[in-house]
Amino acid sequence: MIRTRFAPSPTGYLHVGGLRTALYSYLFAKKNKGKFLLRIEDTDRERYVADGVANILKSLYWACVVPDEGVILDKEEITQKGKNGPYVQSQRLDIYKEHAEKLLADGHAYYCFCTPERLTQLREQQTAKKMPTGYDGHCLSVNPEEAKKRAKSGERCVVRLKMPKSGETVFNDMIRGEVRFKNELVDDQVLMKSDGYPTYHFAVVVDDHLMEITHIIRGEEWISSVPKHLQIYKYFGWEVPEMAHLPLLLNPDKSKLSKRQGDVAVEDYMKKGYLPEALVNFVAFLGWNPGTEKEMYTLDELVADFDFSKVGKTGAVFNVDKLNWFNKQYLKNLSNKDLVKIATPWLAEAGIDIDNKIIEGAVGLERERIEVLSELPEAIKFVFNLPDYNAGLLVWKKSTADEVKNILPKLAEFMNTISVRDWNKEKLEEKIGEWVGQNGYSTGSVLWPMRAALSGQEKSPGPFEIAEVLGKDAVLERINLAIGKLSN
RNA sequence: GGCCUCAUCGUCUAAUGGUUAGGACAUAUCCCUUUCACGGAUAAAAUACGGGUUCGAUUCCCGUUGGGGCUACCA
Repeated sequence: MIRTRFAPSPTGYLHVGGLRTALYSYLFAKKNKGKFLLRIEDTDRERYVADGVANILKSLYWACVVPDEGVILDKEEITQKGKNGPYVQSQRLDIYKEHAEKLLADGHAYYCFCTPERLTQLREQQTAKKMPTGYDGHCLSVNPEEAKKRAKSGERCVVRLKMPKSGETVFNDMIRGEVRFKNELVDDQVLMKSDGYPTYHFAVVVDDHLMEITHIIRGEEWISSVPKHLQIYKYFGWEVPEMAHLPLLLNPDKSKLSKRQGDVAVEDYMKKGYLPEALVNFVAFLGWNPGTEKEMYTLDELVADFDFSKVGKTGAVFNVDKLNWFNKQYLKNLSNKDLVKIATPWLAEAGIDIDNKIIEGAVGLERERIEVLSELPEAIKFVFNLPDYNAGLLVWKKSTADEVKNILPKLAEFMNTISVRDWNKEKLEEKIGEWVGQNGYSTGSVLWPMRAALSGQEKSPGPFEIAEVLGKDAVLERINLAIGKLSN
């Protein structure tokens, strides 16, 4: 049974790159009828953010990358326990300690009493000499029994991995193929910090093994620490999971996607009014594609078609234009009712009454004109409050003020004869079209002022659509207002 | 600096020895049209460079260049 996991560190928010990693892990597990688990890697107490976990979970739920049953999550609480849970590293300290002691007893790890100052100095010296940096094995010479005593007595120390100084570590990455490292260049990694917490490198191995993870899917930034991890697996005699290191997401200038150059947090996109389906679809295609020309994908369709053999090796620029396009596609497919529902937070915040009887019609007018939901309130404002405008707006570029003055009152008169029963955009278009023809007017000379009078804007939806949404009374009122403006 | 890694239009990518190198986003033009948006059409736009291997290289090998990652008691 395939088991994958997503293991975020609660340092504040879910990065879009993290979303993609979680998504691929989820897709792969789902596709193979396996399990997708979540683990919280909160071993860095200095960077710990109080509601970091809740934030990340919120983003994951929003994106619908929901965990399977048997996972540690229940709503936004970490309550359930999976195999060898809980999957929160700060709650597993005894487990790491126990495993570190085993390594120590077997001579595969050693206590290190070096001060941070000494380590910094060492690194500086190595850098100055243009030597590879790394621990010099200074504490390797301390007698293990004595070291144990010193550690027990409370002397400040860490536990280091005893890395072989010869040979090679070779492994097969699902995306990159064979990768090999010379052992001599691999550092004696700190396994247990002096505060009693494990480092990432130690915890990840212990936990992945205990959680029976079969496939490790994570970002490329981890690939160079794989040899350390493999050595730990070897010392414990554990089976090594398959690994897939995903290419990074990049800024437009090809550097690693950073906050400096745009939004990187999933919640940023949430707040701007991107639909989760759009973000997921877009992010899934950053580094993967089905090999066909289909590019609109639901989560279920992604599950069906996802395959690591089609995941690329190159970093992908996070291209917001393309994301906007995806968002528009999904926006277009929403019913007016659903659009009101999901846009409610933005509408309410802008003071728009979502219970207004024409709200659905109003959002329908702008649905194909906006890219993100946060643009919606501004876009539909004219429906509820006619903006102030100059009479000049009513004159079509190919027409004249006199012509408008002549036509508009007649149009109002004619529209007044149209019954409320026929007040829909199709009938209005038909009837007004006939009227325009009969009177020998040009279409633009009638429709432009009509639209301008109804919207008060240079750019807007078409006049018949607006008229339908507004209703007969409001339409006549707005046209009469325009006539008033012209006579001044 | 060392180690690892990557390289097709501006961007996301398809094509794993034989294609006029395909699609999408973005851009431009045109059509539709009262404006905007939608929709439709068209255009411009790529195999980083240099060597091999081969009848033939985007594709395989080597090198160069360039990018990225790692090089913490952070993940």
